[in-house]
Amino acid sequence: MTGTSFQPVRAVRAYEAIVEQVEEALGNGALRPGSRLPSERDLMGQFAVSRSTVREALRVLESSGLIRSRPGDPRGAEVLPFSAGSLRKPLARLARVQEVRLGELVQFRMVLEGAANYLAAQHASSVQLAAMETALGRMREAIDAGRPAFSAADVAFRQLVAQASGNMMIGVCGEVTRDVILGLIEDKLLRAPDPVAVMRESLRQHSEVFEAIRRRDGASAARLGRGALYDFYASYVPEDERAVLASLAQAGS
Amino acid sequence: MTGTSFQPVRAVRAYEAIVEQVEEALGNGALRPGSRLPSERDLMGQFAVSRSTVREALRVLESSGLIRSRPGDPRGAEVLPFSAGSLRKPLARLARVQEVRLGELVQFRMVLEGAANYLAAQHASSVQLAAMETALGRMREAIDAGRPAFSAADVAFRQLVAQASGNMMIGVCGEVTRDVILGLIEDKLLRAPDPVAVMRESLRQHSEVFEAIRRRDGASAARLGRGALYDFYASYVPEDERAVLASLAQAGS
DNA sequence: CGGGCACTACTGGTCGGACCAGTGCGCTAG
DNA sequence: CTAGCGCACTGGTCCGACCAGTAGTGCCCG
Repeated sequence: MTGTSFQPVRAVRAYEAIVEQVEEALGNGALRPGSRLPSERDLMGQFAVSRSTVREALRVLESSGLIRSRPGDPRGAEVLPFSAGSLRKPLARLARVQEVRLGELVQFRMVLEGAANYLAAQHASSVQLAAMETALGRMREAIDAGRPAFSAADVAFRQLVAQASGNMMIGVCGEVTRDVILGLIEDKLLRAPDPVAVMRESLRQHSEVFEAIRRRDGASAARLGRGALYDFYASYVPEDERAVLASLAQAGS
Repeated sequence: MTGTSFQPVRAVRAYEAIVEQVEEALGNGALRPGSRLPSERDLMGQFAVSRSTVREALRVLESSGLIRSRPGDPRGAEVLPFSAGSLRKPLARLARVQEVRLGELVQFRMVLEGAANYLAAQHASSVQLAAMETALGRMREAIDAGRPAFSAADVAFRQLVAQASGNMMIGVCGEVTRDVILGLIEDKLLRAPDPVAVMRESLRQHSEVFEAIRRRDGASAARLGRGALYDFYASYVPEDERAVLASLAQAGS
């Protein structure tokens, strides 16, 4: 009979068990951001292991962005608030080795941002709409201040939209993907022709998206958002992948 | 003048420098998947540090999914192939944070799976379509074998769709989100009424999705996929969030 | 009495050496 | 030529030590 199915046992190393215990405490709220871990010498007592083992566990937790430890601080390692940065590193690594193609990332972002725009059109409150309008104004002013300033204003607008969508997952994933894409093409971006014209066009498209959101037209907001991304990134995507993105940009979906 | 802008110096710890060197070698191809790292005792010589330091670096690399070391293997730690699985842990952590509500996760998954279905309808090859049909048949057989078997067949079908979509990011994020959602409601899922009826209904909806993909009707495939998720999860979502999901399920978007 | 400063008791970072269970490879015996 | 054994070496863990640095204490001086 196949009744009792045995689980494959994995030899769990001591430091892994510590990592799991801490992650568990962190997941169920027993350990909150801002609180402190005991010192390494305390922990080696609590876990009944050597300091080397405790330290290996702490290094893993630190590399995951869960804690931070500074030498000399008698209060122990600090539990950090969650940050999207922990997603960025592995994603950037995948993209760098071309395990994930640029076209794929752009497509992913079109999906996410389209959805964010759609949801924002449905749920944005009046104060959120007002904030978006202000951000749009900031973008207009930032055109004269050069690309870095404009880019910052652009991010601010997008964050407002993501916030208004009411879905943090979409916002965070989109943000991370954006950073990775920019990292892949930043060199080419620097010698783009006529940056002012690009910024003006970008502003115009953002305005269109905003108008669609304001009149609660989710479908248009989604399509316009995807289209804007396509226009901006298409020239950096290999030609044979472009058609796929173009059809997604105009899709009713 | 603002000419020379100083970079904030971060006191880099020895093990961090090692991690960076290895990541660098891994990024520029000097270290390829399948190759081996020198033994820890060799590395402590090459980097001129103690074994503890080498080991802390290796633990970080291992927790990032870049290498794997087994005790006793004289060939040293193995360099792993890059896998999207390295996104799973941080993404799951993000989803487990308190501020992410169940409704948000379901919504996120509706967006992702809708997009996957849409893209699969556009790009699925004939062999991929055949594979989906086979998987659908497996689901039908699995109904009698109980929920675990059915669930496995269900996952297999979804993976085929994700693969056909040509976008790994969408597939991985959807998969991870699925796991997190199931983790949140698994207790309630166990005492669901009439599981056979639920499985039959699920199978019917999958068939509809498949038919839409086969006739290249992306919009329908997306909508059907979202609808199926809504039907399955709605009862577990707080009532006041349900309307939001319902409107997304039926959206033309 | 208040504020600045040295002191101290810790912290984390690194080192070196030690032991153990386990692995893979080469050598040997059949 | 092969089957099996032994050995050299692996990673996992432990111990004890030293160093530079921090934060809080309490003293001393103004």
